[in-house]
Amino acid sequence: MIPTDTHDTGTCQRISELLSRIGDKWTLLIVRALGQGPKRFSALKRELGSISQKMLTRTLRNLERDGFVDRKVTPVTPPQVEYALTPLGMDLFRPIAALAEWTFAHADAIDAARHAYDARHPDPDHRAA
Amino acid sequence: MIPTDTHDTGTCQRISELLSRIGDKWTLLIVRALGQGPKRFSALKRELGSISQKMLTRTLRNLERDGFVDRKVTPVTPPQVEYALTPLGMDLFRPIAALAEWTFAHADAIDAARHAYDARHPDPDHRAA
DNA sequence: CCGCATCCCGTCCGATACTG
DNA sequence: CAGTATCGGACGGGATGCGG
Repeated sequence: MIPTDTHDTGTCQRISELLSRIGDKWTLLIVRALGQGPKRFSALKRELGSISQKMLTRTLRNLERDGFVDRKVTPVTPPQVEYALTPLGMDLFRPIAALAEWTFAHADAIDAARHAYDARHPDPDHRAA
Repeated sequence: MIPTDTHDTGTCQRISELLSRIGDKWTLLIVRALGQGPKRFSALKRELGSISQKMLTRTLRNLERDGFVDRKVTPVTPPQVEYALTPLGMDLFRPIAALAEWTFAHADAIDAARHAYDARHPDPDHRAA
C-alpha cells in the first residue's frame, strides 16, 4: 500500500498540474540544457535543434513565470537574452532526476508490458498502422 | 549544477513521455484511489466524481497497457471488473510521492513566483479575463 | 538577435446516446 | 454494470512572416 494518506485530492491535482507542465514536449529538454549553465536564446535553439522559436519562447516564459528560470536581458544591439536556472529550478530537478532514474531502470519492463498488451489485444485500429 | 550527464537526450525524451502520460488530467487521481486497494469501475467513477466514463476507461486502459494496473474481469451478470495496482505500479509511485512532497513543500514559492511575474507583466490578454 | 502574430492541423477531453 | 460510438469544443504545437 502506498502512503497516499498524506496527500489529499487537492494536493494530488496540484501535483498533476505540475507534472503536466513539466511533462510537455520541451520543458525537460530545456531544463536539462540549462542545467549545464546559463545559455542564450539562440544557443538553446541551436542545441535543441527541432524546436520552433514559438515553442522555445513559450516554454521559457512558463518556466520563468513559475520561478524555475531567470531571464536576463542585456540591452545592447543586437539584443542579448540569457536564461539560467534559479535555485528553485535546480532544486526541482532533484525529485525529477529520481523519477528519471526510475524510468531508466524500468523502461524495458514498461516496453514489455506494452508489447504483451498489444499482443493480447489484436485491435489494429487505434494503434497507428 | 545538476548531474544531468548521466541522461542523454533520448533518455530525457523517454522521461518526458512518461511524465506526459502520468501528468494528464486523471491518472494521478486514479492511481491514488487504487493505492488504497483494488476497486471496481463504478466505485472508481463514484470516488472521482467528475470524470466521464470515457476518460475513466481510457485512462485505465493506458495504465493497464503500461503494466501499472491489473484488470480482472469476473464474467457474471451483471459484469464485474476490478482494477488494482500491479507491483510495478506501486513501485512507480515511490518517486512520484517524492515529487508530490516537493510540490507540496514548494507550492507557495511557485504561487509567489507566478504572482510576481503576473504583476511584472500587466498583459491582460493571455491570462483569462 | 529576440520575439510576436497568424494560420492551421492533430489530439485531448467532455457530453450524450447506445449495447451486452 | 462496464464499455463503445459519435460529435464538437478547446488546446498544443508546427510553419511562416513581421517588428523591435
